[in-house]
Amino acid sequence: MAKLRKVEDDVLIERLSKKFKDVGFEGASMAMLSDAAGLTKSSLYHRFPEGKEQIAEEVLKHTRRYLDAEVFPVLDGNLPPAQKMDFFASAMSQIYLHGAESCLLNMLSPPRGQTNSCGDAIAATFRQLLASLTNVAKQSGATADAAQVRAEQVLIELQGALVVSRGVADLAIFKRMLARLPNIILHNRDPI
Amino acid sequence: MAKLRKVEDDVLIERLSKKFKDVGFEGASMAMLSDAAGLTKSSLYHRFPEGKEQIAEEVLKHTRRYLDAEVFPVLDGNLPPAQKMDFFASAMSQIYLHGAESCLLNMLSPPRGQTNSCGDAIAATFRQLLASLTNVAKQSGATADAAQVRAEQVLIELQGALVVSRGVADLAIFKRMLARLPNIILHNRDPI
DNA sequence: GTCTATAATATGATAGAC
DNA sequence: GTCTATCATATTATAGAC
Repeated sequence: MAKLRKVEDDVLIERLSKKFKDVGFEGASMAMLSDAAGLTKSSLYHRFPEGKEQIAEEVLKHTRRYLDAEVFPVLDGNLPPAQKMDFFASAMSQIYLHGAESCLLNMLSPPRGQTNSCGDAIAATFRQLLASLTNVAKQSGATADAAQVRAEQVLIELQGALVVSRGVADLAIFKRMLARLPNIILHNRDPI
Repeated sequence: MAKLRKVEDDVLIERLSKKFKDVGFEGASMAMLSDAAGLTKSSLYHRFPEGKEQIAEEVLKHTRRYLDAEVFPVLDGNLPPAQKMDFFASAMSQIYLHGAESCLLNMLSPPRGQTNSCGDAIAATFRQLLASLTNVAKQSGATADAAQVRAEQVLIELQGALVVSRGVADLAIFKRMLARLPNIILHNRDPI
């Protein structure tokens, strides 16, 4: 039988995830991550022998599992588009704590020019989000090209709102973005 | 008379700025910044006695001076709104190298919960951008509330497009965002 | 599985020669 | 103003006791 775990896997991942969201990959040291986890550095290395990069990978996998289990099935399911997008906006508001928490996919992105295992997982998750949102837009009547642009705009506004609302320390900006989010997919008028 | 400078101030700031844009504040060590600058660490400390934070501040000031000299006068000037926004989109495309370079205001943002001298400069610059863009939207016929939302959306889409196009390594996403940018200010329809 | 102790390296920062 | 040399600290990582 396995030895007693002071901190359960899920709790551990949540705590590490929070730290990464706050300070980013480069900003998080093993000492900070240990503190956040409630374990010593050595214990952290025992759970993640390859260190910080492995922690980042596991944290990303955890996020991906959540999306695969709770979000993509709804977007890819049989609900009317409007209900799908209301659910999506609500889920994003929860995930990002109404704009108070940064996006892991952004905070763990490798520097420009570089590429690592996190970069691949991040790209794959962004692409799945784009694909599922594109399908909702098509379901909502958009042409293939328009659907892609609408999906891109949703992801862009989510990420951008997190950056801007952090930059000016104003969560209302994120809230106003969320309000227009469903309509981007459901009824995005083309430029004049 | 002053001693000979191996690297001119403007060139130095440009090089340091590039490094910060690539790897962020936490990701940039004094050693990396020295390498990028083409000077030793000691020389860098001579030019910036307070170290990395001072470098970040100076780099932000340099960006702000550019905006004050080249961008805000146009947005706040007497051109028709459409011309202002065409100029703005073009300027943003240049600044961000068509989506290949991250935003300094984002990459130098302090971690959530923290606040430093950079955070204040970043917030101030974001707010001035919002103010000037809001006025262009008003000039274009928007109500005060609508104008504010349009300005926010422009900043959000700029920042978000940089994040997403980096995440999926696709500059076309930034380009498509730029194409719809002017119209957000000029003719942003309200949600249904 | 967790911990203390420790080693090797990287980093921020300074002193002093040229 | 730039450089080499140096130092204190922080960081990554491992060894070994419990």
